[in-house]
Amino acid sequence: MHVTRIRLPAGEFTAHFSERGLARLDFPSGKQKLVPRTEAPDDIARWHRLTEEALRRTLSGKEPAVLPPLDVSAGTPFQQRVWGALRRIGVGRTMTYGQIAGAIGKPKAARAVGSACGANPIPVLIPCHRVLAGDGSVGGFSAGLKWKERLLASEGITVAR
DNA sequence: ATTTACAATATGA
DNA sequence: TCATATTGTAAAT
Repeated sequence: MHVTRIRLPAGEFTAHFSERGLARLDFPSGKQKLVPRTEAPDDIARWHRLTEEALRRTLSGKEPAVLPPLDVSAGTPFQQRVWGALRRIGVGRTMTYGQIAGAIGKPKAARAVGSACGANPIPVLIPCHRVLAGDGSVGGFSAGLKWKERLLASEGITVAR
């Protein structure tokens, strides 16, 4: 598993790559993590560039032209279905937890969808921030509500009080 | 092996 | 408005 840093105006993200693709993305944490300096195979160097570009575009409210391969193999089947549904939400659009539940054929599993969103290893590129509670309020966010609001604002979405 | 806690929501009192 | 059943996972007991 290779770990690289991605410097952006918004801060320094940390990307984890498996041999299958991008497996995890961490928000800037304030403290610098030690990253073992290792030789990166060509595949990883390319994925790193794709990830950075996709992040830049998404953080500025644009559709990412290309995404690196995402390795979601660590997730349960249920989680993978939720994450798949999330990726179908367009830039600047939102859905509710209940709608996601319905979209994957389990209309009563809204709460479980919330759990799956929290377990999402690749925030931003898998847009867990575009999911709101049914009454229009924000819900929650594992990396902090501040980030969720910021991401939504960059896409022109205003949240109900 | 059970119980509990979550980033929900529809329903009935 | 409040209590409860439902649902998938992980973590605690």
